[in-house]
Amino acid sequence: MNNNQPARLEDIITVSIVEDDPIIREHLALVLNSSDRIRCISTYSDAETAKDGLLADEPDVILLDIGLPGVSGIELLKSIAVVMKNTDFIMLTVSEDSENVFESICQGATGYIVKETSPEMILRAIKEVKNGGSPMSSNIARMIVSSFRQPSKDAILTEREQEVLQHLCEGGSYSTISEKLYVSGNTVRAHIKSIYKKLQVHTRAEVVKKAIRDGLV
Amino acid sequence: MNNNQPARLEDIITVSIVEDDPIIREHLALVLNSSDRIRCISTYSDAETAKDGLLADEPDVILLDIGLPGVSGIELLKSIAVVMKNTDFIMLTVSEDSENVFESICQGATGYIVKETSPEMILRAIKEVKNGGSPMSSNIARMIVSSFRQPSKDAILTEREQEVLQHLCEGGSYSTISEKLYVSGNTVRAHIKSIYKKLQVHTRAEVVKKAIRDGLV
DNA sequence: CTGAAAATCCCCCAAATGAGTAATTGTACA
DNA sequence: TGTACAATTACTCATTTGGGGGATTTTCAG
Repeated sequence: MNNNQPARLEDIITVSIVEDDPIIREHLALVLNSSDRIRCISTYSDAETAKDGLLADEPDVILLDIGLPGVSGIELLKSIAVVMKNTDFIMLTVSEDSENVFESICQGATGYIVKETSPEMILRAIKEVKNGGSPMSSNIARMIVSSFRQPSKDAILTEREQEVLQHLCEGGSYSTISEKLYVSGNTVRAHIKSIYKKLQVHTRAEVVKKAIRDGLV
Repeated sequence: MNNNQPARLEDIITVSIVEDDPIIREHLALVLNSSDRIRCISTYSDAETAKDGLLADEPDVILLDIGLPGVSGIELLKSIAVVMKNTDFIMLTVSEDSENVFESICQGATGYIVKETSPEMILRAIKEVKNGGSPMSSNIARMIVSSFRQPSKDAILTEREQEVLQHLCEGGSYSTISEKLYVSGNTVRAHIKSIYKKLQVHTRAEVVKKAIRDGLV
């Protein structure tokens, strides 16, 4: 502590860290405790032991490494986020990989910061999270924003296929889609077959899932 | 200009402003031009006249007020965002109203800042946008993040139904699901029928879409 | 103990689906 | 000019799906 005037108890934000790299873990803990508003109450090096600990600790915020060996951070998040209603999760990551960003957010992460983030920013992120914000880099925000829009992805689908895919995700059948696009049902079938082939799926359910997850729609 | 060393032409970010309040509009223009990396090339006070002008100006970035009288900023955005592929849109707003945030983002806005934002932050936002980021306050980011895991309101699926839903979203068929859950295919069918009824859907595609969008999985 | 809800199972049947194969047209590109 | 591919249409055929019933156990709160 580098401060002689500790904050009031109710103002202190308790934080737990789950990070396998001991160097980073200890460094983070030091950074956190350098602020009198924040207190690192526990650290874990793997998801298995972290799970029970975190449920008992009930920290205000959990800094959770995505790339944990064994059970990943996202899986841990998935298993405890639903029950820990009063805890905010900030994911730690090395890269701004879109795959993980969406997965985490869908599972309940609130913030998303890269490990190289400066100490000041990390402290800020924690405060922001408790203040109702979602700290994240401008680039990550853009990924999310982009997902709200249509195309973008490396979908090698043709325009027509895109249209069909759209309707597919709306739950349209061969016949309804063919009516909307003014083509025969057989044509729609052909397009769907092509889409399945390109996206490597075999059913409606799979195609919808993939389309949504990959931001194709 | 308060700088004697202008940046190289290709580095300059051209910006247009659409804002009805003359005070704010002129102030923004001044702020923008205080940076040698940014140049405000045009300003508009209403959506109608702005539309044609912006298409001709082809600015790199457009600062667009949401609350324009008459045709709103969002409507203007809607009508020109699709054609102006090389332009980024930053919405200006007084309040962080969630309604508008989503509407704007869905229509193609990249950034979102409140009008009280400091001059430095506005300049930064513009640079970030051209740098592939999505500048926005932490609070706005949270709104967006939250939308990914919607309040799964009335979806009161039983545990078993949840499991079935999970497999449904993985593209499982009656038979494969029944194998995984060690029950008969008929049971799976019964559960699925129940799920469809509760979620008000009738096909695999719809159920997957709803499950993912509502964060049920 | 009792009743409601959940979970399990079964049957029938029409419609939809996925996969395979094939043909025609038009356009872009080398 | 010929190849490549998108878009269109068509045809089979085995399976899956969705909707309609109804029945039996298990579970759990009151």
